[in-house]
Amino acid sequence: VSTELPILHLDMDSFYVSVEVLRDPALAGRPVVVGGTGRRGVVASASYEARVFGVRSAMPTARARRLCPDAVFMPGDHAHYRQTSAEIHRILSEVTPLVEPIALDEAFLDVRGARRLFGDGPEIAGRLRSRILEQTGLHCSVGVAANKLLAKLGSEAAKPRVGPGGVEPGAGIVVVDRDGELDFLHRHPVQALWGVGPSTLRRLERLGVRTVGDVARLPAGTLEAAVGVAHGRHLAALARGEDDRPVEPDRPPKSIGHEETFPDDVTDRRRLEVIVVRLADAVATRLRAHHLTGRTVTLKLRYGDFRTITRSTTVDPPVDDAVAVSTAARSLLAGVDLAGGIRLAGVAVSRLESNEDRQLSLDERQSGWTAASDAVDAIRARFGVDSIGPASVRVGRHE
DNA sequence: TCTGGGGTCCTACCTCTT
DNA sequence: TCTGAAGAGGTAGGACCC
Repeated sequence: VSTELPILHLDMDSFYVSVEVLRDPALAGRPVVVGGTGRRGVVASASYEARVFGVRSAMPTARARRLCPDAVFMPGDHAHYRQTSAEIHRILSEVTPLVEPIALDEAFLDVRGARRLFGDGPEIAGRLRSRILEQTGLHCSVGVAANKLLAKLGSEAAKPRVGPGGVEPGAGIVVVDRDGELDFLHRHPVQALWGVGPSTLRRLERLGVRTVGDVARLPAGTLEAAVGVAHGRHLAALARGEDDRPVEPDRPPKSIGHEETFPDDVTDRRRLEVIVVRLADAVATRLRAHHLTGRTVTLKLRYGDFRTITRSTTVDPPVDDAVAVSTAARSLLAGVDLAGGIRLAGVAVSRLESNEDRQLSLDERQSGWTAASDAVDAIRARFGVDSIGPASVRVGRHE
């Protein structure tokens, strides 16, 4: 094994489903699907037994049901997955503080400083896999490489696969050696590159580009004309195996939001207002939990035909209480046409800043909402999130 | 046969200020 | 006072990620 492979990408295998199987061992070996179980839900995680039938994550649940009617469909329990994820994070932190969580089931590690204690990248990968299995009963795949891109592709390559004969176990760990980097990278389809989604893929396909190797051979001008200068340069670098993004632990959030898709399109303005107040309350609660305030409030609406609009406004002083967030969101709502029906509504707050060291302005001290919000948080901490809420939402419940 | 919910980042365009 | 350039900040939308 050559030197300088300090980046690990660790990815739990069908995380949500595997956690459910741990809770109910009778599910083991069966097709299991975790995701939205309503009419408009999508698959969040599918067991390999379900993937044999063609079920994939992000697929509408309705389609998954047709593909695999005998699967067990579950709504999922995010609070519990978060707990398990925290446990895994603790295990990772024993090796290095340089852990960057990407999602509940995924993280990058920079083990440069841990090698004296724990060995080289591949050794640490093996150690982490067995520690996680021992302590949580869960399997994961790990990629070890010189940078994030290659480590990520490594963990992907290490995963179990669905073949013609059923589920084939994966290698568990794939080490991308410096000598074999470009060989390994260039074999991948372009979609494997960070930043190539459906739209960029279409443009690249028009140029006859199918693999990462094809991107690497493309003249810079051609690529930049097709996808834009900044994006083109970025893709070209990635296709050469160059990725200098550092592993960043503790990245502060840039926005906090809540959104909800309705079982049926909503056309009634009054009903939508009630929903927006409820979303705003949820966002404000999380802002306070993180000791954050925000300067921009954004309302997001998706029409029945999937057209999506956003409307945002700047608020001063920065806000973290339900009244202020919902007042801003409702005034944005007042300015939009609801004809055509709304299938999704969302409220988000961005341009966040910590409120711990902020001086309260005179306005805020006089408003009294700070004290009210504190009281709401205290009541919820004792009696549960549903114990108290905005009056319009609670009235709405009994309609 | 339809398309979740949590986000980040980038770009285009507009308005305001200098 | 008019006009234009340049930069900053705000807003909207799109693409992408898991």
